[in-house]
Amino acid sequence: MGSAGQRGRPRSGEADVRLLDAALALLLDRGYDRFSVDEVAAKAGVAKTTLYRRWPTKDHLIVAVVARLQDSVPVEYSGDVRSDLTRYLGEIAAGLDRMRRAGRPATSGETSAGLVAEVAAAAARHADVGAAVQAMFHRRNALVLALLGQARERGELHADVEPEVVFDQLAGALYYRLLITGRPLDAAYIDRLVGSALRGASA
Amino acid sequence: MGSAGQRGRPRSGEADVRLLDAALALLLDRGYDRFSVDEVAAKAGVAKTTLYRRWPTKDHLIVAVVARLQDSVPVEYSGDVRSDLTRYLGEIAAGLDRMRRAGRPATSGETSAGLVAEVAAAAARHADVGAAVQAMFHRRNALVLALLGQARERGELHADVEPEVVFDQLAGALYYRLLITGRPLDAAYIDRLVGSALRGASA
DNA sequence: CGCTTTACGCAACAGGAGTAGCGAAAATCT
DNA sequence: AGATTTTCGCTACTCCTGTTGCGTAAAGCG
Repeated sequence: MGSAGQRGRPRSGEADVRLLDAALALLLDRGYDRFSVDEVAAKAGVAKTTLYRRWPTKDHLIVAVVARLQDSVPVEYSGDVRSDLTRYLGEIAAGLDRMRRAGRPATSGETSAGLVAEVAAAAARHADVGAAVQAMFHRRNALVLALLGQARERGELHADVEPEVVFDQLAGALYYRLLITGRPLDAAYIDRLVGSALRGASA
Repeated sequence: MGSAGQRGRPRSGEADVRLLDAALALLLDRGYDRFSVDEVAAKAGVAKTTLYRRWPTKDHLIVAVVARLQDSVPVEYSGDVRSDLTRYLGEIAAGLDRMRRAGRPATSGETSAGLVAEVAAAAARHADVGAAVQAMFHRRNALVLALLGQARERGELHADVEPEVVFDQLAGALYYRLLITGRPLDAAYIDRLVGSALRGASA
């Protein structure tokens, strides 16, 4: 009766959720580095080989967990580009802070950005993970790109503005600041950033 | 006769260079993933413990190698902000491409950005590496920040331009594009990026 | 019902990161 | 010279990632 089923024994859907749940839980209180694949399998009550059949690498597993966290990010339009951008970048920054706290167990509020950097590294290491990460960011950012395009057609932005480039500037500045310079990503900075991108530097 | 020497047997300076040289060589033709600390020590003809006394982690070693590559990047002023920025960002992009080729051995011209992502991840994993990476980027970018400040004082840029924010936008866009979206970092993109940052998005 | 295919659990393994313990070497201090 | 301190080389070890092989379970196919 199987509609278009494959041949052999089907994958245990329960194993999938138990593994992802266990992985998320361990990630949250161990942090990335003390996160062990063996332990995930043990905590999920599943053989390690079963885990590796689904995610061939620790990197793949981590990205899958993060991707599940990233789903469902609502964006609302208010009509004013500046306030829309400010709010959206604020949400990104808050999400980064959530991941920051996930990346480092508890005490070391220091360096920041653990998970974001690990995801970027995983994307660089495996082509398929890279594609998944690209898709994840693409989904997440599509609405903002559309927002920029609409504002341009409304005449609120220059006619020759390229939404993609403007968005690279904004998001890039956030990640650069988070990963490289390590300076704070607070509301004041986001205001300055949006202001700078909208106004332009030239006199 | 030792002027202000420490107490015991001094570190072998020769070991330092032989290790760094071996590490660089292996990094260049193995790529980051197939890069093994054991192998570095073997190729340098040095005990593994001697290596770990200098760099307590593979991450530390990698960053030390990359930092040595990054030294001595000359920047020239022409007086015109646009062309100066374009040239400097072009140099960054070229450097990234060098690291890209270093990160991946040869055939897989695909995903890109290996080393950059690894360095960012290493910075996030260890506080001391993070400080070193920050310092490395700070040194590297100081001249450009000064350039922006001078252009502002010349009146070529808005009086309330914040060089730090503008630079975040420019550099951040490059790294974001390299690490996340994976789209090409060619001269045409750099022109569009500089143009967008200088002009501003608002109509 | 038997055959085939795929997933599962288990156990053993290869390889790399990082650590620990030991004797010997190279420096300084008294 | 002798004592002290630190490095060096070596070996052995632990922990983790990822793989392999095998017997068994769960599905579809004839």
